[in-house]
Amino acid sequence: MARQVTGAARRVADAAEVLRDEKFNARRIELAEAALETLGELGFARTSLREIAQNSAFTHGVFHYYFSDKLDLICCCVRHYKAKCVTRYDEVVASATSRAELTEGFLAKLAATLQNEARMHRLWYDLRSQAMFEAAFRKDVLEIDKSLEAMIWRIAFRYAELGGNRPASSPAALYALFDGLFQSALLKHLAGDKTAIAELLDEVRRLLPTVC
Amino acid sequence: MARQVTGAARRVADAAEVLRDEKFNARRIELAEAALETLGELGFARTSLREIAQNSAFTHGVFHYYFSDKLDLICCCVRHYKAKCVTRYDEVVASATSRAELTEGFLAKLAATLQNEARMHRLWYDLRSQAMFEAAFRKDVLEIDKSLEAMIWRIAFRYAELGGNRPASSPAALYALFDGLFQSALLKHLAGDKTAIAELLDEVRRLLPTVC
DNA sequence: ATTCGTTCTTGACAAGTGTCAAGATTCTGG
DNA sequence: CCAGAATCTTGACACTTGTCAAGAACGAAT
Repeated sequence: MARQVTGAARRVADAAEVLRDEKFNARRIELAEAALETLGELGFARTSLREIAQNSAFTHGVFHYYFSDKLDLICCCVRHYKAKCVTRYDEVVASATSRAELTEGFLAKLAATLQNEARMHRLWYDLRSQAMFEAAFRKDVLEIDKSLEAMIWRIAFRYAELGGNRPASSPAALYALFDGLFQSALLKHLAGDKTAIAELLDEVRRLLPTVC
Repeated sequence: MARQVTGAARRVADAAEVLRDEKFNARRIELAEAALETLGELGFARTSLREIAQNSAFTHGVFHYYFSDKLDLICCCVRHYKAKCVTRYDEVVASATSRAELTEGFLAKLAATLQNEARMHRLWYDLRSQAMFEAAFRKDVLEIDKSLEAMIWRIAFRYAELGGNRPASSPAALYALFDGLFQSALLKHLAGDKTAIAELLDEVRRLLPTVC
């Protein structure tokens, strides 16, 4: 009986701890989301914890309470953001019933992303570059890169499938291609090039049938 | 006659000024070269003028004397470095007399670059990302990107030519593809992945005949 | 050799940085 | 309602940052 009681007590305690952890984690994500605003605006190099705090509803101490240090915060930010990213095209892939439909859905989302989420994406490229210097970023960045590659692969595979064949290139090459094009278009777009988005769409439209 | 004298004096003065300018510029490049050491080691975000000075034979004041500010210095650095970069494959392109020869020459240089100049290239990717935030970098970065695209195009065009046809993709797409692959391989290489270089070479070897 | 302009050194300044700790506040279980 | 834990605020710390100015060292032309 004593065992049962302790068992039950343990279970209650565990449940409480899990709840606390969940709450803790939810708060971390709230903070990360606030931090992303400033990071997307200024970039990694120019963003300080105080700046993040001032542009948010939180004080700078809270960030130190929830994150062991600056790198911890930023890792959490990028992980959280890209978790949403990698599902961006899933609905299009799932619902498309023809190559044309998939193409148009993909291109539309691509254009919208470039238009509306330029700041978040430049942050991603920033952090991926930082990972080349800062070992603490590498694990997360490599993981995210992999899942982005998989995302592109799902699109390409479905596109090929809808034409009754298989993609002509490897997942790595396809990701490199689209990522490179996107990165270049993003830079041009941010530099004020009004034709950057349209040119990207043209290029992708031309490319899809030849690589998939 | 008075006109001739002033004309001659003007010419002498001009020559002196040109000489001073050349000397001034040579010094700037010396300093930029020293700065590149530290920048390649630490990245843009973590590099300060003092750190640069300490890792070099110069004092931090000299940098302020030759550069109007930090951005000016770093612009000069990246411009100087990439000026050398864009000619890297020219000799291979000029001397190759067959597709196999061009392929092997290209791959060898690619591997050597990744192996020996990883630090400089991660700096390039870092600064290209910074350009998405910092307008002052954009002009130089876009220009360099263009010349790198042209460099890749020269290789691809020659490769196609040696097979008696034309590249199958646009310059932009080819650059995006190779740049994306290189960037990914660089990150993996820096993360300690011993197979990253070999995998890049395999991928490129496979790709060349299909895209050119 | 003296003078003058160029080049460089040194030290200082104000602003901003990450980090932390002491205490205020809020929440929660008993 | 209350004690103790969790959460948050505030202010301080040691340090680094870019910038600059005063003057030293140097070189070349007179």
